[in-house]
Amino acid sequence: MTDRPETESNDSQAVAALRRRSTMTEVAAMAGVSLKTVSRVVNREPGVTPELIDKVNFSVKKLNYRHDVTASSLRRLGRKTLSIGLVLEDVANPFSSSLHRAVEDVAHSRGVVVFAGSSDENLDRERNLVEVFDGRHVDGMIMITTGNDQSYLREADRPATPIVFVDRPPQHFDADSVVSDNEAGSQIGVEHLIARGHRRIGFLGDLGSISTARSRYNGYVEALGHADISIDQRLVRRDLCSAEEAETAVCELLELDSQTNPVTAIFAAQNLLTVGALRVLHSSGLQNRVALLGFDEVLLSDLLQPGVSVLAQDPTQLGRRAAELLFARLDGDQSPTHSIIVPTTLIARGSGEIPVDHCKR
Amino acid sequence: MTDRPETESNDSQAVAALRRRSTMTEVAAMAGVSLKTVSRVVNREPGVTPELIDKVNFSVKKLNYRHDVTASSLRRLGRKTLSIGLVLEDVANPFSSSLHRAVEDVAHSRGVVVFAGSSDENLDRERNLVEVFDGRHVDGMIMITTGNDQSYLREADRPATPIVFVDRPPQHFDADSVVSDNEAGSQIGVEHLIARGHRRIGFLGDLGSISTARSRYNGYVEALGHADISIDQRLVRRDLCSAEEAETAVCELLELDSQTNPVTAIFAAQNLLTVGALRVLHSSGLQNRVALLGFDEVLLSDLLQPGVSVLAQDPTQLGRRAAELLFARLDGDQSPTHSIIVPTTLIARGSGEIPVDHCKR
DNA sequence: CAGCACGTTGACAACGTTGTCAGACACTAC
DNA sequence: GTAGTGTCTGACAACGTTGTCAACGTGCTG
Repeated sequence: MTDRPETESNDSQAVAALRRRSTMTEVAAMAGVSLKTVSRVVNREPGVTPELIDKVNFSVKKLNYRHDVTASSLRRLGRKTLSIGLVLEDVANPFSSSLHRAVEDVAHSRGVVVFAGSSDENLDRERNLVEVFDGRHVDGMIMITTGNDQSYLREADRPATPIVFVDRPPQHFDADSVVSDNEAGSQIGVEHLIARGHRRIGFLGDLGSISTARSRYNGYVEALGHADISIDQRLVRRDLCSAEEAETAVCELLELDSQTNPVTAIFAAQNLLTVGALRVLHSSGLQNRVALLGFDEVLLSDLLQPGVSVLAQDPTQLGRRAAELLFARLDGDQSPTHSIIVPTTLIARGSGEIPVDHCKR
Repeated sequence: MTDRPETESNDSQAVAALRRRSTMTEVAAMAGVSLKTVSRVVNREPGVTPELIDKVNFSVKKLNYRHDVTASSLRRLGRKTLSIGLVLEDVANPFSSSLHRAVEDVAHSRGVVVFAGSSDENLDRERNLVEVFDGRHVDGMIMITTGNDQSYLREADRPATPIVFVDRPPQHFDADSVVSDNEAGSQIGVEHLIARGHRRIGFLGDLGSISTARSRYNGYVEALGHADISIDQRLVRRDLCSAEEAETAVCELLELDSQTNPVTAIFAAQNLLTVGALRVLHSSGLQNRVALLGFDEVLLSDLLQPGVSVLAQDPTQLGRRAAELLFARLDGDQSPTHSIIVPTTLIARGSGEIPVDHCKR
């Protein structure tokens, strides 16, 4: 980057390359004080004469001095780096990215930066991200964890970085968590369908290794149980990883006993699965003949005909609360582990309110 | 965090707190070699006896030594921190977050971590993010810039960190960029509408300060010009910042000369504006009476009735190319500035293909 | 067998900052 | 006038690592 070709602006980059950023030592020399005094002024430590503060600040401006957080955190007590790590399932997933934004906002207000990474529901990637973040001395981490055993976080080699779990609670590891009201939400959703007369309700679920997927299934089971509807395992499709897999599953569900005792409603326990179900229902013209209720919001779902009823989660709330918990720990809060549950909201838009007697096909 | 209450697992966190991470010095002591030799082994520098390498590696494992990237980069020549900064408009925006993911993938494959931040189209926030990233010695930055003057990046106090601009080219600042084919894409889109007989085509545009918004407007003007359609400024609604503002604008457009010479098509030059237009058209039942073409993809747009025709951008491609350019610079590429243009794709789904004679209302 | 080159190792300073502590100085109290 | 107290300042080591260079041992050449 040192000497690019000779256009005017490239030239200016070359100059920039030669330009070393100035250090406290240089500021000290210019202000005629010691290095330590500059440090004190820069860190706003008390007990420096106003006159010296002015001198130092003048030199700081003159030399365009920038504080070096990296070097500073090396010696600083407690090694605070003013950075946190965020392990998401996928930074591009709307749920994850809304949560990310909420975390960013809280962190930003405290001058803390956020490293974000995608685990892709892959435990190795998750562990790798944790290692990378540890290696950079993040002050804490917030994670949407994969798999069902977080005890590896307790390994001997890990620093004592606090971790807050969000969306999914940790297992075999004690730490703060902020999760949606998965089981109760699902139960309410399925009861909503039952109240419209549905008794043949298909279930679409994410990977069984994900605890939220299990909770949502439990809610489904619970609701059916309360209504004395026995569970037909043929209606239960779990371990679906993508919209495509959901499409196939829905096609199969719709075939099932279609003459005698067809499926009249579908509960999709994750947003991608809802999308898959929507595609099949719309392409086969059944969108007004089969009820559909989704867990988690789906973009534009209000514009579809019928609108898509969902149990909306609140990713912003989840992220904000998680970040607040983490910063409380960083500020020294030593109270017992918190488990915060954020309620879900049933949003009726039409698809979940189709009564069973509209379902003749 | 040092001594939490006395449940079993809290205890283990307490132990973790006492546990200092081991250093090279400790590894050296245990292996009976010098600090420098450990450094050589850890960094895979050549010229260490296999026997010593084994000894060191053994101690590294035994003590669970973790390399400290922060301290390492302090002394290391060139100060590489293996981190890059990413300035987005909003990490939660689908376009930004897809781009983010693509950058992450390239960075991850090189062992580099990504700081991401949201500027909210606010120049102060953007400058603040740049400052923060600079203060952490990121090796480089990728940014979706706000405003129309990036010359501040050339200021005397900035280090020579390479920057790659994505989505929007820089102004008054020479640097690599990767942008969509905004003007040509828009022109193709508007011509697509003209080919269906439309001559009264409304334009919805983002903030005029955003260069892509201007380019897309230019494409609109160009297409109308080629078809000898004069521009009616009443049909042009720019500086719209949200779906809500777009809704208002569309309502007004639909009122315009509605008896004599109504608007028959709308070109929405940004995804949120497309969403706003969709809401109005669907709620007023005009979705099959007014053609609509959007710039940038909108989720689930294929399921709507009619499907939403768009000029799709490729945020993954944009992010990937930008990251590759940045890493090439970091690897020492000193060739002149690159300006990469990524093509857009017209996806016809129905809304953009409504012919003008279906537009009686 | 001296002289040299080479390959390997370690002592030490350095990166930019903060923690510790002692010194300088002014002031008060006896 | 001396001791004691307090405030402000700076010298120095330290954080965990890498760059530099000198020292060492070995094997080869003349």
